[in-house]
Amino acid sequence: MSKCEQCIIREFNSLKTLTKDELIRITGCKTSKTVKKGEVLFDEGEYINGVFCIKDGVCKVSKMSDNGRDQIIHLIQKGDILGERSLINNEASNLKAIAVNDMEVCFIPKDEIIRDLENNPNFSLDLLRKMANSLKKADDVIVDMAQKTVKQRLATTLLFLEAKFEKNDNGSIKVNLSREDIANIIGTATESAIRLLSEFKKKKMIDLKGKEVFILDVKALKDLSEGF
Amino acid sequence: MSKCEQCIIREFNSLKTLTKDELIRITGCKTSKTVKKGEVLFDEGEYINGVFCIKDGVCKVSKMSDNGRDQIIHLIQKGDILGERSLINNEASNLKAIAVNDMEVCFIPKDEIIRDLENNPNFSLDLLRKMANSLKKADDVIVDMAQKTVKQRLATTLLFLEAKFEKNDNGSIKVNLSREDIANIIGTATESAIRLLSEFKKKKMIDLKGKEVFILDVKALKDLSEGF
DNA sequence: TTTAAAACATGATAATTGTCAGCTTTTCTG
DNA sequence: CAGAAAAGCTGACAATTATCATGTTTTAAA
Repeated sequence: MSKCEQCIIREFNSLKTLTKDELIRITGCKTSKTVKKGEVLFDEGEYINGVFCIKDGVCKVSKMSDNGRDQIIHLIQKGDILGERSLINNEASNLKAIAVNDMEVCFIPKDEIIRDLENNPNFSLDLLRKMANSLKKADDVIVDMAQKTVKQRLATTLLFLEAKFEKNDNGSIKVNLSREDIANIIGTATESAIRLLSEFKKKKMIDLKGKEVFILDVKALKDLSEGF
Repeated sequence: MSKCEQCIIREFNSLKTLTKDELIRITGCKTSKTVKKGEVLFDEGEYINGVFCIKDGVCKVSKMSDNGRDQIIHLIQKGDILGERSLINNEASNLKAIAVNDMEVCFIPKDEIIRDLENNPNFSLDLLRKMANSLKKADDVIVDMAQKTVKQRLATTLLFLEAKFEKNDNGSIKVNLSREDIANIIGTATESAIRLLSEFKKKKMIDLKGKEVFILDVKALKDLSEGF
Protein backbone atom coordinates (compact mmCIF):
# COMPACT_ATOMS: atom_id res chain seq x y z
CA MET A 1 0.00 0.00 0.00
CA SER A 2 1.49 3.32 -1.10
CA LYS A 3 1.79 5.99 1.56
CA CYS A 4 -0.28 9.19 1.40
CA GLU A 5 2.35 11.14 3.27
CA GLN A 6 4.80 10.36 0.47
CA CYS A 7 2.34 10.77 -2.38
CA ILE A 8 2.98 13.83 -4.48
CA ILE A 9 -0.53 13.86 -5.94
CA ARG A 10 -2.04 15.34 -2.80
CA GLU A 11 -0.09 18.54 -3.40
CA PHE A 12 -2.57 19.33 -6.16
CA ASN A 13 -5.69 19.24 -4.00
CA SER A 14 -7.05 20.07 -0.56
CA LEU A 15 -5.42 17.01 1.00
CA LYS A 16 -2.21 19.03 1.02
CA THR A 17 -3.51 20.84 4.09
CA LEU A 18 -3.57 17.65 6.15
CA THR A 19 -0.89 17.10 8.79
CA LYS A 20 1.58 14.25 8.64
CA ASP A 21 -0.31 12.38 11.35
CA GLU A 22 -3.57 12.77 9.54
CA LEU A 23 -2.02 11.47 6.33
CA ILE A 24 -0.57 8.46 8.09
CA ARG A 25 -3.99 7.69 9.48
CA ILE A 26 -5.48 7.95 6.00
CA THR A 27 -2.82 5.69 4.54
CA GLY A 28 -4.06 3.07 6.94
CA CYS A 29 -7.67 3.17 5.84
CA LYS A 30 -7.61 4.12 2.19
CA THR A 31 -7.91 1.65 -0.63
CA SER A 32 -6.34 1.86 -4.08
CA LYS A 33 -7.71 0.47 -7.27
CA THR A 34 -7.47 0.66 -11.02
CA VAL A 35 -10.50 1.54 -13.07
CA LYS A 36 -10.60 0.41 -16.67
CA LYS A 37 -11.69 2.67 -19.51
CA GLY A 38 -15.47 2.76 -19.70
CA GLU A 39 -16.02 1.55 -16.14
CA VAL A 40 -18.33 3.44 -13.82
CA LEU A 41 -16.76 4.91 -10.68
CA PHE A 42 -20.18 5.82 -9.31
CA ASP A 43 -23.62 6.41 -10.69
CA GLU A 44 -26.36 8.98 -10.13
CA GLY A 45 -28.26 8.21 -6.95
CA GLU A 46 -25.45 6.17 -5.47
CA TYR A 47 -24.03 6.86 -2.01
CA ILE A 48 -20.32 7.23 -2.51
CA ASN A 49 -19.32 7.06 1.17
CA GLY A 50 -15.98 8.66 0.67
CA VAL A 51 -13.84 10.62 -1.72
CA PHE A 52 -11.69 9.55 -4.63
CA CYS A 53 -8.23 10.97 -5.09
CA ILE A 54 -7.22 10.55 -8.71
CA LYS A 55 -3.64 9.34 -9.16
CA ASP A 56 -3.79 8.83 -12.89
CA GLY A 57 -6.20 8.86 -15.81
CA VAL A 58 -9.26 10.90 -16.69
CA CYS A 59 -12.94 10.49 -16.03
CA LYS A 60 -16.03 12.26 -17.28
CA VAL A 61 -18.63 13.36 -14.77
CA SER A 62 -22.10 13.71 -16.19
CA LYS A 63 -25.76 14.08 -15.38
CA MET A 64 -28.74 12.77 -17.27
CA SER A 65 -31.12 15.50 -18.41
CA ASP A 66 -34.90 15.18 -18.34
CA ASN A 67 -34.70 14.77 -22.10
CA GLY A 68 -32.68 11.61 -21.66
CA ARG A 69 -29.35 12.93 -22.83
CA ASP A 70 -26.16 12.91 -20.81
CA GLN A 71 -24.51 16.23 -20.11
CA ILE A 72 -20.85 16.08 -19.19
CA ILE A 73 -20.24 18.64 -16.46
CA HIS A 74 -16.67 17.95 -15.42
CA LEU A 75 -13.56 16.24 -16.66
CA ILE A 76 -11.51 15.02 -13.73
CA GLN A 77 -7.87 14.09 -13.96
CA LYS A 78 -4.72 13.34 -12.03
CA GLY A 79 -4.54 15.38 -8.84
CA ASP A 80 -8.27 16.12 -8.58
CA ILE A 81 -10.51 14.80 -5.88
CA LEU A 82 -14.02 13.58 -6.50
CA GLY A 83 -17.05 13.03 -4.34
CA GLU A 84 -16.40 15.64 -1.68
CA ARG A 85 -19.67 17.45 -2.32
CA SER A 86 -21.95 14.48 -1.80
CA LEU A 87 -19.96 13.75 1.31
CA ILE A 88 -20.42 17.23 2.70
CA ASN A 89 -24.13 17.48 2.17
CA ASN A 90 -24.53 13.84 3.07
CA GLU A 91 -26.59 12.96 0.04
CA ALA A 92 -26.51 10.48 -2.80
CA SER A 93 -24.49 11.64 -5.76
CA ASN A 94 -26.34 13.66 -8.37
CA LEU A 95 -23.68 12.80 -10.90
CA LYS A 96 -22.23 9.82 -12.67
CA ALA A 97 -18.49 9.27 -13.23
CA ILE A 98 -17.08 7.10 -16.02
CA ALA A 99 -13.41 6.49 -16.80
CA VAL A 100 -12.33 7.92 -20.14
CA ASN A 101 -9.14 5.91 -20.03
CA ASP A 102 -7.56 3.56 -17.53
CA MET A 103 -7.31 5.16 -14.11
CA GLU A 104 -5.59 4.73 -10.82
CA VAL A 105 -7.54 6.05 -7.88
CA CYS A 106 -7.39 6.01 -4.11
CA PHE A 107 -10.57 5.87 -2.09
CA ILE A 108 -10.76 7.44 1.36
CA PRO A 109 -13.75 6.50 3.52
CA LYS A 110 -16.19 9.19 4.50
CA ASP A 111 -15.68 9.10 8.25
CA GLU A 112 -11.98 9.83 7.95
CA ILE A 113 -12.61 12.89 5.82
CA ILE A 114 -15.33 14.16 8.12
CA ARG A 115 -13.00 13.75 11.07
CA ASP A 116 -10.39 15.90 9.34
CA LEU A 117 -13.00 18.42 8.30
CA GLU A 118 -14.04 18.89 11.88
CA ASN A 119 -10.57 18.94 13.39
CA ASN A 120 -8.42 20.67 10.84
CA PRO A 121 -9.67 24.17 10.00
CA ASN A 122 -7.03 24.51 7.28
CA PHE A 123 -8.62 21.60 5.50
CA SER A 124 -12.17 22.88 5.71
CA LEU A 125 -11.13 26.40 4.75
CA ASP A 126 -9.22 25.10 1.77
CA LEU A 127 -12.21 23.06 0.67
CA LEU A 128 -14.36 26.14 1.13
CA ARG A 129 -12.04 28.06 -1.17
CA LYS A 130 -12.07 25.28 -3.74
CA MET A 131 -15.85 25.28 -3.70
CA ALA A 132 -16.12 29.04 -3.99
CA ASN A 133 -13.90 28.72 -7.00
CA SER A 134 -15.94 25.89 -8.48
CA LEU A 135 -19.06 28.01 -8.10
CA LYS A 136 -17.42 30.82 -9.97
CA LYS A 137 -16.52 28.48 -12.79
CA ALA A 138 -20.04 27.08 -12.78
CA ASP A 139 -21.33 30.63 -13.29
CA ASP A 140 -19.19 30.92 -16.38
CA VAL A 141 -20.43 27.63 -17.75
CA ILE A 142 -24.05 28.64 -17.15
CA VAL A 143 -23.55 31.91 -18.99
CA ASP A 144 -21.80 30.16 -21.87
CA MET A 145 -24.49 27.51 -22.17
CA ALA A 146 -27.24 30.09 -22.02
CA GLN A 147 -25.77 32.69 -24.32
CA LYS A 148 -23.26 31.21 -26.70
CA THR A 149 -23.99 29.41 -29.95
CA VAL A 150 -22.97 25.80 -30.37
CA LYS A 151 -20.07 26.93 -32.53
CA GLN A 152 -18.84 29.29 -29.83
CA ARG A 153 -19.20 26.61 -27.20
CA LEU A 154 -17.17 24.18 -29.25
CA ALA A 155 -14.39 26.75 -29.58
CA THR A 156 -14.57 27.42 -25.84
CA THR A 157 -14.41 23.71 -25.09
CA LEU A 158 -11.45 23.08 -27.37
CA LEU A 159 -9.54 25.88 -25.65
CA PHE A 160 -10.51 24.46 -22.29
CA LEU A 161 -9.20 21.02 -23.27
CA GLU A 162 -6.02 22.58 -24.63
CA ALA A 163 -5.44 24.40 -21.33
CA LYS A 164 -6.42 21.60 -19.00
CA PHE A 165 -4.70 18.56 -20.47
CA GLU A 166 -1.14 17.67 -21.34
CA LYS A 167 -0.05 17.10 -24.93
CA ASN A 168 0.99 13.84 -26.51
CA ASP A 169 4.43 13.70 -28.11
CA ASN A 170 2.93 14.62 -31.48
CA GLY A 171 1.24 17.69 -29.99
CA SER A 172 -2.33 16.40 -29.78
CA ILE A 173 -4.37 16.89 -26.64
CA LYS A 174 -3.93 14.00 -24.24
CA VAL A 175 -7.55 13.13 -23.59
CA ASN A 176 -9.47 10.41 -25.31
CA LEU A 177 -12.90 11.81 -26.00
CA SER A 178 -15.30 10.48 -28.58
CA ARG A 179 -17.27 12.84 -30.80
CA GLU A 180 -20.28 11.99 -28.68
CA ASP A 181 -18.38 13.00 -25.53
CA ILE A 182 -17.48 16.34 -27.10
CA ALA A 183 -21.11 16.85 -28.08
CA ASN A 184 -22.15 16.02 -24.53
CA ILE A 185 -19.77 18.61 -23.14
CA ILE A 186 -21.05 21.41 -25.31
CA GLY A 187 -24.65 20.26 -25.13
CA THR A 188 -25.50 19.54 -28.74
CA ALA A 189 -26.24 16.65 -31.07
CA THR A 190 -23.29 14.44 -32.00
CA GLU A 191 -23.83 15.22 -35.69
CA SER A 192 -23.62 18.95 -35.02
CA ALA A 193 -20.38 18.54 -33.12
CA ILE A 194 -18.89 16.45 -35.93
CA ARG A 195 -19.93 18.97 -38.55
CA LEU A 196 -18.43 21.88 -36.66
CA LEU A 197 -15.21 20.00 -35.98
CA SER A 198 -14.90 19.40 -39.73
CA GLU A 199 -15.56 23.06 -40.35
CA PHE A 200 -12.87 24.09 -37.84
CA LYS A 201 -10.48 21.69 -39.51
CA LYS A 202 -11.26 23.07 -42.95
CA LYS A 203 -10.56 26.55 -41.61
CA LYS A 204 -7.20 25.37 -40.21
CA MET A 205 -8.11 26.17 -36.63
CA ILE A 206 -7.61 22.56 -35.60
CA ASP A 207 -6.45 19.30 -37.08
CA LEU A 208 -8.03 15.91 -36.57
CA LYS A 209 -6.47 12.47 -36.85
CA GLY A 210 -8.98 9.93 -35.63
CA LYS A 211 -9.73 10.81 -32.02
CA GLU A 212 -6.63 13.01 -31.77
CA VAL A 213 -7.25 16.73 -31.75
CA PHE A 214 -4.53 19.29 -32.53
CA ILE A 215 -5.10 22.94 -31.75
CA LEU A 216 -3.56 24.97 -34.56
CA ASP A 217 -4.88 28.50 -34.11
CA VAL A 218 -5.58 29.50 -30.53
CA LYS A 219 -6.31 33.09 -31.43
CA ALA A 220 -8.93 32.21 -34.03
CA LEU A 221 -10.63 29.89 -31.54
CA LYS A 222 -10.50 32.53 -28.85
CA ASP A 223 -12.02 35.16 -31.12
CA LEU A 224 -14.74 32.77 -32.18
CA SER A 225 -15.42 31.77 -28.59
CA GLU A 226 -15.81 35.41 -27.62
CA GLY A 227 -18.13 36.23 -30.46
CA PHE A 228 -15.96 38.09 -32.96
CA MET B 1 -29.30 50.22 14.76
CA SER B 2 -31.24 46.94 14.86
CA LYS B 3 -29.60 44.07 16.71
CA CYS B 4 -28.42 40.97 14.87
CA GLU B 5 -28.94 38.80 17.92
CA GLN B 6 -32.64 39.71 17.82
CA CYS B 7 -33.00 39.59 14.05
CA ILE B 8 -35.09 36.69 12.85
CA ILE B 9 -33.71 36.87 9.32
CA ARG B 10 -30.43 35.20 10.24
CA GLU B 11 -32.33 31.99 11.01
CA PHE B 12 -32.63 31.50 7.27
CA ASN B 13 -28.92 31.52 6.51
CA SER B 14 -25.53 30.48 7.80
CA LEU B 15 -25.41 33.35 10.28
CA LYS B 16 -27.70 31.25 12.48
CA THR B 17 -24.62 29.26 13.50
CA LEU B 18 -22.99 32.27 15.12
CA THR B 19 -22.90 32.53 18.89
CA LYS B 20 -24.61 35.31 20.80
CA ASP B 21 -21.28 37.01 21.46
CA GLU B 22 -20.37 36.88 17.78
CA LEU B 23 -23.72 38.36 16.83
CA ILE B 24 -23.34 41.18 19.31
CA ARG B 25 -19.95 41.96 17.85
CA ILE B 26 -21.44 42.01 14.36
CA THR B 27 -24.26 44.29 15.46
CA GLY B 28 -21.59 46.78 16.39
CA CYS B 29 -19.89 46.88 13.04
CA LYS B 30 -22.60 46.18 10.49
CA THR B 31 -24.38 48.88 8.52
CA SER B 32 -27.96 48.87 7.28
CA LYS B 33 -29.26 50.52 4.19
CA THR B 34 -32.13 50.63 1.79
CA VAL B 35 -31.55 50.01 -1.89
CA LYS B 36 -34.05 51.40 -4.36
CA LYS B 37 -35.43 49.39 -7.25
CA GLY B 38 -32.95 49.43 -10.11
CA GLU B 39 -29.96 50.40 -7.97
CA VAL B 40 -26.74 48.40 -8.19
CA LEU B 41 -25.63 46.65 -4.99
CA PHE B 42 -22.32 45.76 -6.59
CA ASP B 43 -20.95 45.38 -10.07
CA GLU B 44 -18.72 42.89 -11.85
CA GLY B 45 -15.09 43.48 -10.98
CA GLU B 46 -15.90 45.31 -7.78
CA TYR B 47 -14.40 44.30 -4.47
CA ILE B 48 -17.34 43.85 -2.14
CA ASN B 49 -15.37 43.72 1.11
CA GLY B 50 -18.09 42.05 3.07
CA VAL B 51 -21.36 40.21 2.82
CA PHE B 52 -24.91 41.42 2.45
CA CYS B 53 -27.68 39.93 4.55
CA ILE B 54 -30.99 40.58 2.80
CA LYS B 55 -33.73 41.69 5.16
CA ASP B 56 -36.32 42.51 2.54
CA GLY B 57 -36.77 42.78 -1.21
CA VAL B 58 -35.36 40.91 -4.18
CA CYS B 59 -32.31 41.39 -6.36
CA LYS B 60 -31.14 39.82 -9.59
CA VAL B 61 -27.57 38.61 -9.80
CA SER B 62 -26.19 38.47 -13.31
CA LYS B 63 -23.08 38.15 -15.41
CA MET B 64 -22.35 39.70 -18.77
CA SER B 65 -21.61 37.17 -21.49
CA ASP B 66 -18.93 37.60 -24.12
CA ASN B 67 -21.77 38.30 -26.54
CA GLY B 68 -22.75 41.35 -24.52
CA ARG B 69 -25.94 39.99 -23.05
CA ASP B 70 -26.69 39.76 -19.36
CA GLN B 71 -27.43 36.33 -17.96
CA ILE B 72 -29.31 36.30 -14.66
CA ILE B 73 -27.84 33.53 -12.53
CA HIS B 74 -29.54 34.03 -9.19
CA LEU B 75 -32.55 35.72 -7.67
CA ILE B 76 -31.79 36.65 -4.10
CA GLN B 77 -34.45 37.46 -1.55
CA LYS B 78 -35.21 37.95 2.12
CA GLY B 79 -33.09 35.68 4.27
CA ASP B 80 -30.35 35.06 1.72
CA ILE B 81 -26.79 36.24 2.06
CA LEU B 82 -24.80 37.62 -0.80
CA GLY B 83 -21.11 38.09 -1.47
CA GLU B 84 -19.72 35.28 0.62
CA ARG B 85 -18.00 33.62 -2.31
CA SER B 86 -15.96 36.61 -3.37
CA LEU B 87 -15.03 37.05 0.25
CA ILE B 88 -13.85 33.47 0.60
CA ASN B 89 -11.66 33.40 -2.45
CA ASN B 90 -10.61 36.96 -1.86
CA GLU B 91 -11.36 38.14 -5.36
CA ALA B 92 -13.37 40.84 -7.04
CA SER B 93 -16.95 39.85 -7.71
CA ASN B 94 -17.62 38.07 -10.98
CA LEU B 95 -21.26 39.03 -10.75
CA LYS B 96 -23.45 42.11 -10.68
CA ALA B 97 -26.42 42.57 -8.33
CA ILE B 98 -29.32 44.90 -9.07
CA ALA B 99 -32.40 45.45 -6.92
CA VAL B 100 -35.61 44.22 -8.56
CA ASN B 101 -37.68 46.12 -6.01
CA ASP B 102 -36.88 48.24 -2.98
CA MET B 103 -34.64 46.37 -0.58
CA GLU B 104 -33.43 46.51 2.99
CA VAL B 105 -30.02 45.02 3.47
CA CYS B 106 -27.39 44.78 6.17
CA PHE B 107 -23.73 44.85 5.28
CA ILE B 108 -21.15 43.03 7.40
CA PRO B 109 -17.50 43.92 6.81
CA LYS B 110 -15.19 41.24 5.50
CA ASP B 111 -12.83 41.04 8.47
CA GLU B 112 -15.61 40.21 10.88
CA ILE B 113 -16.83 37.34 8.73
CA ILE B 114 -13.33 35.99 8.26
CA ARG B 115 -12.79 36.10 11.98
CA ASP B 116 -15.90 34.00 12.53
CA LEU B 117 -14.95 31.64 9.72
CA GLU B 118 -11.64 30.96 11.40
CA ASN B 119 -12.95 30.67 14.94
CA ASN B 120 -16.34 29.06 14.60
CA PRO B 121 -16.22 25.67 12.86
CA ASN B 122 -20.00 25.46 12.87
CA PHE B 123 -20.11 28.55 10.74
CA SER B 124 -17.55 27.37 8.20
CA LEU B 125 -19.08 23.90 8.03
CA ASP B 126 -22.51 25.37 7.47
CA LEU B 127 -21.16 27.58 4.71
CA LEU B 128 -19.45 24.54 3.24
CA ARG B 129 -22.79 22.71 3.18
CA LYS B 130 -24.52 25.69 1.60
CA MET B 131 -21.90 25.81 -1.10
CA ALA B 132 -22.04 22.10 -1.78
CA ASN B 133 -25.75 22.59 -2.20
CA SER B 134 -25.31 25.56 -4.50
CA LEU B 135 -22.94 23.52 -6.64
CA LYS B 136 -25.52 20.81 -6.96
CA LYS B 137 -28.11 23.34 -8.07
CA ALA B 138 -25.62 24.84 -10.50
CA ASP B 139 -25.21 21.38 -12.05
CA ASP B 140 -28.93 21.26 -12.67
CA VAL B 141 -28.93 24.68 -14.26
CA ILE B 142 -26.03 23.74 -16.53
CA VAL B 143 -27.82 20.60 -17.68
CA ASP B 144 -31.04 22.51 -18.29
CA MET B 145 -29.31 25.26 -20.22
CA ALA B 146 -27.38 22.76 -22.30
CA GLN B 147 -30.14 20.30 -23.02
CA LYS B 148 -33.56 21.88 -22.74
CA THR B 149 -35.32 23.94 -25.38
CA VAL B 150 -36.21 27.54 -24.66
CA LYS B 151 -39.81 26.50 -24.15
CA GLN B 152 -38.82 23.90 -21.57
CA ARG B 153 -36.56 26.38 -19.80
CA LEU B 154 -39.39 28.90 -19.58
CA ALA B 155 -41.63 26.27 -18.01
CA THR B 156 -38.83 25.31 -15.61
CA THR B 157 -38.28 28.94 -14.69
CA LEU B 158 -41.96 29.66 -14.07
CA LEU B 159 -42.14 26.67 -11.73
CA PHE B 160 -38.99 27.85 -9.99
CA LEU B 161 -40.48 31.32 -9.47
CA GLU B 162 -43.73 29.77 -8.23
CA ALA B 163 -41.82 27.68 -5.69
CA LYS B 164 -39.37 30.33 -4.56
CA PHE B 165 -41.51 33.43 -4.09
CA GLU B 166 -44.58 34.26 -2.07
CA LYS B 167 -47.90 35.05 -3.71
CA ASN B 168 -49.64 38.39 -3.81
CA ASP B 169 -53.19 38.53 -2.45
CA ASN B 170 -54.59 37.91 -5.91
CA GLY B 171 -52.45 34.82 -6.34
CA SER B 172 -49.78 36.21 -8.65
CA ILE B 173 -46.12 35.53 -8.00
CA LYS B 174 -44.60 38.21 -5.80
CA VAL B 175 -41.60 39.16 -7.88
CA ASN B 176 -41.41 42.04 -10.24
CA LEU B 177 -39.58 40.82 -13.31
CA SER B 178 -39.72 42.45 -16.71
CA ARG B 179 -40.04 40.35 -19.84
CA GLU B 180 -36.40 41.10 -20.47
CA ASP B 181 -35.48 39.79 -17.01
CA ILE B 182 -37.33 36.56 -17.70
CA ALA B 183 -35.56 36.24 -21.04
CA ASN B 184 -32.24 36.82 -19.27
CA ILE B 185 -32.98 34.05 -16.80
CA ILE B 186 -33.76 31.46 -19.45
CA GLY B 187 -31.09 32.74 -21.81
CA THR B 188 -33.08 33.75 -24.84
CA ALA B 189 -34.14 36.83 -26.77
CA THR B 190 -36.76 39.03 -25.14
CA GLU B 191 -39.06 38.56 -28.13
CA SER B 192 -38.87 34.79 -27.81
CA ALA B 193 -39.74 34.94 -24.12
CA ILE B 194 -42.71 37.20 -24.84
CA ARG B 195 -43.96 34.91 -27.61
CA LEU B 196 -43.73 31.81 -25.44
CA LEU B 197 -45.43 33.53 -22.51
CA SER B 198 -48.33 34.40 -24.82
CA GLU B 199 -48.45 30.81 -26.00
CA PHE B 200 -48.53 29.51 -22.43
CA LYS B 201 -51.33 31.95 -21.66
CA LYS B 202 -53.31 30.86 -24.70
CA LYS B 203 -52.93 27.26 -23.54
CA LYS B 204 -54.24 28.23 -20.08
CA MET B 205 -51.04 27.18 -18.32
CA ILE B 206 -50.52 30.67 -16.96
CA ASP B 207 -52.27 34.01 -16.89
CA LEU B 208 -50.69 37.41 -17.41
CA LYS B 209 -51.87 40.82 -16.20
CA GLY B 210 -49.16 43.32 -16.98
CA LYS B 211 -46.08 42.18 -15.10
CA GLU B 212 -48.12 39.90 -12.87
CA VAL B 213 -47.81 36.18 -13.57
CA PHE B 214 -50.35 33.62 -12.37
CA ILE B 215 -49.52 29.93 -12.52
CA LEU B 216 -52.68 28.06 -13.52
CA ASP B 217 -51.55 24.54 -14.42
CA VAL B 218 -48.51 23.31 -12.53
CA LYS B 219 -48.78 19.82 -13.95
CA ALA B 220 -48.79 20.98 -17.56
CA LEU B 221 -45.76 23.16 -16.89
CA LYS B 222 -43.99 20.32 -15.15
CA ASP B 223 -44.65 17.92 -18.01
CA LEU B 224 -43.46 20.48 -20.50
CA SER B 225 -40.36 21.21 -18.44
CA GLU B 226 -39.51 17.51 -18.33
CA GLY B 227 -39.99 17.01 -22.03
CA PHE B 228 -43.36 15.26 -22.34
C1' DT C 1 -8.70 -12.90 -39.40
C1' DT C 2 -13.46 -12.38 -39.87
C1' DT C 3 -17.51 -10.34 -38.43
C1' DA C 4 -20.45 -7.50 -35.76
C1' DA C 5 -20.90 -3.42 -33.41
C1' DA C 6 -19.77 1.08 -32.52
C1' DA C 7 -18.16 5.39 -33.97
C1' DC C 8 -17.72 8.69 -37.54
C1' DA C 9 -19.33 11.33 -41.40
C1' DT C 10 -22.45 13.80 -44.60
C1' DG C 11 -26.76 15.19 -46.97
C1' DA C 12 -31.55 16.54 -46.78
C1' DT C 13 -35.00 18.44 -44.28
C1' DA C 14 -37.68 20.23 -40.41
C1' DA C 15 -37.95 22.64 -36.17
C1' DT C 16 -36.34 26.07 -33.21
C1' DT C 17 -34.66 30.42 -32.22
C1' DG C 18 -32.74 35.05 -33.27
C1' DT C 19 -33.00 39.45 -35.56
C1' DC C 20 -35.05 43.40 -37.42
C1' DA C 21 -38.79 46.42 -38.08
C1' DG C 22 -42.77 48.62 -36.74
C1' DC C 23 -46.44 49.33 -33.74
C1' DT C 24 -48.99 49.84 -29.06
C1' DT C 25 -49.06 50.33 -24.21
C1' DT C 26 -47.11 51.53 -19.93
C1' DT C 27 -44.11 54.12 -17.06
C1' DC C 28 -41.42 57.93 -15.89
C1' DT C 29 -40.19 62.81 -15.61
C1' DG C 30 -40.56 67.66 -15.72
C1' DC D 1 -50.88 66.53 -17.45
C1' DA D 2 -47.92 66.23 -21.65
C1' DG D 3 -44.29 64.33 -23.86
C1' DA D 4 -40.58 61.20 -23.93
C1' DA D 5 -38.72 56.94 -22.95
C1' DA D 6 -39.06 52.34 -21.86
C1' DA D 7 -41.38 48.12 -22.10
C1' DG D 8 -44.33 45.05 -24.41
C1' DC D 9 -46.02 42.90 -28.52
C1' DT D 10 -46.33 40.85 -33.32
C1' DG D 11 -44.98 39.66 -38.04
C1' DA D 12 -41.59 38.43 -41.46
C1' DC D 13 -37.60 36.41 -42.34
C1' DA D 14 -32.92 34.49 -41.66
C1' DA D 15 -29.78 31.70 -39.13
C1' DT D 16 -28.91 28.01 -36.25
C1' DT D 17 -29.53 23.50 -34.78
C1' DA D 18 -31.86 18.90 -34.46
C1' DT D 19 -33.39 14.90 -36.63
C1' DC D 20 -33.48 11.21 -39.80
C1' DA D 21 -31.43 8.52 -43.25
C1' DT D 22 -27.61 6.36 -45.11
C1' DG D 23 -22.98 5.06 -45.99
C1' DT D 24 -18.11 4.61 -44.42
C1' DT D 25 -14.49 3.71 -41.19
C1' DT D 26 -12.74 2.08 -36.93
C1' DT D 27 -12.81 -0.85 -33.02
C1' DA D 28 -13.69 -4.84 -30.46
C1' DA D 29 -14.83 -9.59 -29.98
C1' DA D 30 -15.12 -14.37 -31.44
